[in-house]
Order: sequence, then C-alpha cells, then structure tokens
Amino acid sequence: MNAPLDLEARAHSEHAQELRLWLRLLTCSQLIEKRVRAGLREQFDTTLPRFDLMAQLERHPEGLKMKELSHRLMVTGGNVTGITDQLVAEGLVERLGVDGDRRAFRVRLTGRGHAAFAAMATQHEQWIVDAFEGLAPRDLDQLHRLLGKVKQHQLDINARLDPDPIE
Amino acid sequence: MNAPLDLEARAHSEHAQELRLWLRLLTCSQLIEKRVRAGLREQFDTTLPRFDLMAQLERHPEGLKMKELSHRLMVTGGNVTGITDQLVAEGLVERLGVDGDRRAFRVRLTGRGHAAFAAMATQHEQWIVDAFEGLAPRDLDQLHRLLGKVKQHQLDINARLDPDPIE
DNA sequence: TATTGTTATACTCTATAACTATA
DNA sequence: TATAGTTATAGAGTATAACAATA
Repeated sequence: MNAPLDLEARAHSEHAQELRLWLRLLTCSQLIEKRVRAGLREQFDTTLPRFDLMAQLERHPEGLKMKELSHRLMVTGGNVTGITDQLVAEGLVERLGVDGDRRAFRVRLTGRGHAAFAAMATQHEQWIVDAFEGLAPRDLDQLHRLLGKVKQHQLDINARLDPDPIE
Repeated sequence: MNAPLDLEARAHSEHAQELRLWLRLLTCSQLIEKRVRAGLREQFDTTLPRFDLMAQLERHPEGLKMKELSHRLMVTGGNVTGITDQLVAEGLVERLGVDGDRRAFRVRLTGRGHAAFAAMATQHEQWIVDAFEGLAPRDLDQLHRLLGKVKQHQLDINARLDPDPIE
C-alpha cells in the first residue's frame, strides 16, 4: 500500500477551507478503509460489502428482505442478490419465505454465520480502536457530533434531490 | 441512489464510541463521494481517479513521473498507466522524456487539459461548498483540525507497518 | 541486480435494464 | 399495473505478476 502523499492537492481556490476539509475527510476514510478491507481479506477471506451485509443481519435476527438490505447498504438490488448468493453458498446466511408474500424472502444469519460474524466483528473493532487511539475521548465526541451535522446535511440534500422517503 | 439508512448498524459493543465515529465518518465520505462521482460522470463524462490525476498535474506544471503519480494517488503502477493512456488519447495530458533517465516519463497537462480541468474544478468546488454549507466556519475549522489528528495517526500507523518512506 | 513503466489478467463492486413471479 | 427479486451485461477500479528497457 502506498503512502497518501498529496491527495489534498485538489484544493486550490477561495473556497479552500471546504475543499481542504473534504480532501482530509476523504483521505482519513480511505486510509482506514484500506486497512479494514485488507484485514478482512487477509484474515477472513471476505470483503467489506459482505461484512456490512452480515452486520445488518446481526442487528435484525428475524431477518431482512432483499429490498431492505438494498436500501440499508445503499446499493441496487442485483448486488444484494450476488452477495447473498455467495453467503448462502458458504452457509453463512439463509433465505426464508415471507408469510403472505410469495415474491419476497427474509435473509437471516445461520448459526455458523452468526459465529463467523462475531469473530470478524471482534477483530474489526480492534482495527477501529487502533485507528482512533491517538484521540482523546473528548475529541472523539466532538468529531462524532460535527460529523453528525455533516451527515444530516447530506441526507437533507439527498432527500431534496430524490424525494424517495424511507418506507 | 438509495438512502443510507443504517450503515451504523456495525457498531455493537463496549467500544461503541470509536465504532460509531468510524461508521459516521465512512457514511459522510461515501455520501459526498457518490455525488461527486455522479456529477463528474454526468456533467463531464469522467471519473474521480481521472480527476484526481489531473488535479495532481495541475499542482505540478512541470509534470510528474508515473511512479510519483502512483505514490500520490495511492494506487499501483498499472492503474496509472491505464488512466494516463485514456487522458493522452483525449489530448488532456502528454508524456515527456526525462533528461538522464530514458526509462521514465514526465506526465503533464496539455493546454486543453488545463482548460478542461479548470472547468471541472470550478464545478467540483461548488459541490463541496454545498456539501458543507450547513456548517459554521468555526465548525469547519474544528473538523479540519480534528481530522488532522486522525490523518496523522493513520500515517504513523502506515509508516510503522510499512517502513517505505517518501522519496 | 534493481528500477521504471507496461502489459495481461482476474476479481470485486457497482449500475442498468430486461426478465420472472407474484401482488 | 406495480412490486420483489433475479439475471445478464458492462464498466469502474483495483491488485498481482510477468515482462521489456534502462540504470
């Protein structure tokens, strides 16, 4: 993996404050994400989208429908089918029928899937703790709070651009 | 594009503070990046890696070697070759010889490339200003400062894992 | 021998659109 | 007609490894 020398080169004008902030935000998330992806690949032979799908299912022991997964993971339906197929083939998740709608499935973690996710989540948590160990708890709080404003603003923009509210 | 409902579902344990911060950071950067990528595609028929490569060259009017681009963009050499080939084919960048080393090239923006980048950069800047318009200047400063700590810590970790200093 | 850059290849992730089956 | 999910396809983005030319 190369060193991130100069991604911030994109900043160049009178709105340099926002640009520099964005490029720094992007660099931070890329650096952390690269380590997480590499770790998932090397230690668990899996990928971030697969981990994220399993994380959603761990939160919803009763299972989630394909459409719900698609929404929550911010990807289109075909991708969820592909990732789910892989996980089904490995016995980590299963598709169950939905009462009253024979078109739909609930996708749920199997026992093996739950155990496998627990092992990955423990390691994942350690990577993240390491990534932020340089910051005081007060800094963590402040960052979380400020990023909350940023996140809410993005959601507002998306809602305005694409008035497709959450069911 | 779907709404990012519940990516923060990954957080689940006693280190919830770090996990929630990480997932929020990731969500923010994904939301902004998706809009930037979509805009570059729709309005300029280009991609983020191409934009980033041109941004590096704009900063270095004398040109950069392929290896330097690879380092700065955090991708491996083959990718830089591919992106550069596209941009050369469109007349936006050019490869020039390097005195004293016939293996290497300098890659440089052409006049057309410079003009094309200027138009994209103006629009890009507006997307980013919009993305952060909900925050007070004071918040922007604070975020920038805190993310500076995060970034530095990631660089320290990478330097420790991969002692491959910048030439 | 090491380095610069290219080529070839493969894999993951993604979006789009056409499709099947149910509703 | 509309919806849930699948399939097929194409393209972006990436890494790896083998290679040619030069140092």
